[in-house]
Amino acid sequence: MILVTKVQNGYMRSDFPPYRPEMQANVFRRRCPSNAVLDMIADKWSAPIISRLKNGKLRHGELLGSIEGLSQRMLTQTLRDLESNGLVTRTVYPVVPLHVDYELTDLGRSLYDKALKPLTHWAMEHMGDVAQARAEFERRAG
Amino acid sequence: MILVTKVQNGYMRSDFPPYRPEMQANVFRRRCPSNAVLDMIADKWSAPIISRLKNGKLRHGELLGSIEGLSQRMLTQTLRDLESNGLVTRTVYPVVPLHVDYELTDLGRSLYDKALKPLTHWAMEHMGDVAQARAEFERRAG
DNA sequence: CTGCATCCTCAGCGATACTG
DNA sequence: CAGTATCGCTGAGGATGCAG
Repeated sequence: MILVTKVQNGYMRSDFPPYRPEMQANVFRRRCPSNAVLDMIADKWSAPIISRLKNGKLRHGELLGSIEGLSQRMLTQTLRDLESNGLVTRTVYPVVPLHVDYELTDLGRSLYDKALKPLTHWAMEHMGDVAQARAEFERRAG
Repeated sequence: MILVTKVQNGYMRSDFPPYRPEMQANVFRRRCPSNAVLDMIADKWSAPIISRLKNGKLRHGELLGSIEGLSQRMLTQTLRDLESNGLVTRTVYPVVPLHVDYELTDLGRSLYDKALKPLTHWAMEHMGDVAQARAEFERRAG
C-alpha cells in the first residue's frame, strides 16, 4: 500500500513505505527507512525550513521572508508535507487577520539534532575539500 | 560563478557554490554549505551507492546488480557526479573485457560516517513514529 | 495574513539501442 | 563489461491570481 495524496498541482511526496522490521535487513532496496528519510528532507526546501524552526515557532510570513528564493506556494506545500510526517505542528489562531504558526515537534527536533545537524556540521567542515575536488575534476575532465 | 557541466542528456548537478567563509553566516540562504551537501547526496541514487561502497571497492556491474531499480545510465551518471565531488574514485584496468571499479575516498567515507550514517540511524529508530504520524494525518485530513 | 488553484517550464530519469 | 546517445514522460516547482 502506498499512500499517495493528490495535492494542489501534483502529489505529496507520500510514497512512504509502511514500516516493517524486515526493511532494516537491506538498506539497498529502494524504500528502505534511510531512503524514506532522505526523501522526507531532501527536497528543495525541507531542510532550510526545519533549520529555521529549530529555535522556536514561526509564522508563515516569517518563514517566507527569511528563506531566500522560497515561494509561498512551496512554503505551504513543504510545511504540509512536514506536518504530515509528524515533524511540524501547525497552529491556527482564528483572528483577523489570520495568524498561523509552525513549530517543530519532538520528532522534528530529534530529526534535526540527530540527522540534519551532523550533516550541516560535516558540510561546514568539508565544503572546502569538496570545492577543491570539483575544481580538480573540472581541470582534468574539462 | 556556477559550474555547470553539460553531460549526456542533461546537466550534472554542479550548481556548487565556490566555498567562501561568509556562507557559514547564514544557513538559510540557498547555496549554503549544508544545502550544497544535501544536493550532493539527495538525488535518487547517491545515498544507496555510497552505502553500498562503504565496505570497499566494487565494480560497475556489482553496484548495478545490488541496488534494485537502478538503471545503468543513472549509475554511471551518479558515479561521475560523486567522483566530481571527490567522494568516489574511479579506477580503470585496461584489460579485456574492461574492468572498472569504484571506491570511496576518505572524504566520501567521512561523509558516510558523519552524515549519512547518523541519518540512517535516525531512520531506523524513528520510521515507526513517522509512519504513525502519516497514518494519523491521513485519518484527520483524508 | 494565509493559502488554494491554474498554467507552464524544464530537469530527472527510465527505456532502449549502440560502441570499444 | 563499461559507457554513450537519443527519446519521451512525469513531476518539481515558479508566477500569478483568487478567497477566507
